[in-house]
Amino acid sequence: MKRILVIDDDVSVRNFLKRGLSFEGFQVETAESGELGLRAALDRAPHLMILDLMMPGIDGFEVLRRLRAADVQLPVIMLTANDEPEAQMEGLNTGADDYVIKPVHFDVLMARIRAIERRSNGTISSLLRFDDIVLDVGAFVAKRGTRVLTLTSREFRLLQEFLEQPERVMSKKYLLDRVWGEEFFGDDNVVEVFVSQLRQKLEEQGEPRLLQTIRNVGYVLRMQ
Amino acid sequence: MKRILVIDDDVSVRNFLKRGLSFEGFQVETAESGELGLRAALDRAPHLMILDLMMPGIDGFEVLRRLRAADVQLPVIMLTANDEPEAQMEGLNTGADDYVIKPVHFDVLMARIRAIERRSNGTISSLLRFDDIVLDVGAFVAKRGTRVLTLTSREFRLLQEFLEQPERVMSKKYLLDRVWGEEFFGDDNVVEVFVSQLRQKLEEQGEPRLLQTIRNVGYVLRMQ
DNA sequence: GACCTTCTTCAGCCGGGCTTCAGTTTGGCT
DNA sequence: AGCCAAACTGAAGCCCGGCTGAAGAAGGTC
Repeated sequence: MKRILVIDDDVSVRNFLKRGLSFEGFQVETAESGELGLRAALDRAPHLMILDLMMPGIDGFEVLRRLRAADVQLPVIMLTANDEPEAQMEGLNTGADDYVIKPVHFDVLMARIRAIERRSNGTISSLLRFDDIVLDVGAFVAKRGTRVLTLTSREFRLLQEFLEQPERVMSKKYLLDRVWGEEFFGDDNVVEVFVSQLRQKLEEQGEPRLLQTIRNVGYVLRMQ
Repeated sequence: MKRILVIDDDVSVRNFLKRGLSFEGFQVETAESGELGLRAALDRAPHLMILDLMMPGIDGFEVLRRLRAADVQLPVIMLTANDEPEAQMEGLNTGADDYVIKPVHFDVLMARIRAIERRSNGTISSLLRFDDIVLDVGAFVAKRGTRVLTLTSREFRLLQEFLEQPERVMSKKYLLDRVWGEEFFGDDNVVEVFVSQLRQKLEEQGEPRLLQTIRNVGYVLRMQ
């Protein structure tokens, strides 16, 4: 599931976008200032950022500049007021991939998002890779090397979560939220069970361990 | 750059499509009536036409009829209201290459455009193929090997959806949106019923299964 | 009006996979 | 070493997703 970070100081805009984008199947995080947004972007590695231009403190341009300075390549859609046409130019020159004029019409925004999705993916199906693991999310196919892994939907979804953020330690609680959903109230143990199953399917006959346990913290997808 | 002609009497639809298609890199012309659209089509020779069915004066069917009578072969996507399934049939028989159910979701429309682009560039004939299945969308004929399949319009439409994106998992929700239209509020079970019927017609006497179930995810058209 | 076709809903069955549990193993700390 | 909590994992039960035959609903045709 694609994650979108919305940065806007106006709470009504944040809520409007969060509701709409969640409904469209995205996982939405919000930040109410440039500072918090920048931190969230670096911390959570979203797939797409929607960034308000006019904000007190660090404004949209500055967020974008610092982001690109940190060599973060995620696509950015800038929200601009109607009365600054040349501001749009500047936004695009700073490295925004597109812009939408406020007030935001939701279907216009969605069209922009879809366009960016298509462009960044290139092909229709997006491949996730790590080491010799390949996940074709669109086709629901998982491979290790040439071997096709037969995974259940939960197993697949969990592995996808790891592949979307490799080298990143994820707590069981976090994985429960992402893979099982926030309304799930079962035990952490489910995660352990599924990690165990995944390992068995991933690591046949002495292939090196990829899903590592960090005791008291969580799991990481990492080589060696 | 490809040129697209949009014919619709509703100014908001015209603007919506013009904005989105322009952003996607097309050159867009619009016409607000059948008469003007017909003239524009003959005059400007666009690469693709998007044509509203319901218009005062000369309606979509009539535009299409006169266009074909003038031996103009450009691909046409028809915009239809949801409540006229057999109208869709008529549209396709009159020579429309595809149709999109209103209200138009932009990514649905783009998928259709890409499909038409692929078809017209790839081969001369507008046939969809997968393994030994052949679909002639224009002629409304479906075959498996030499056997002609007698499909209802819904079944045909569903199979078309699979053939346009083989190897791609499609959820029931997605298929409902695409084949039944966005404002259909029935149960997922319809999809199951139609998949079941399609299988029975596709897989007589032990032919290998092509429509595969991915539990908790959806269906795929895939060999083996 | 009777018949036919097509689409949708319903209900019962079936089986897979998700979750839980419990017994075992591992790792860290004193 | 010994102890305790965390993590692992095999197994079992059951819930629910998917399948499908059949009935109901809505038109169309003769």
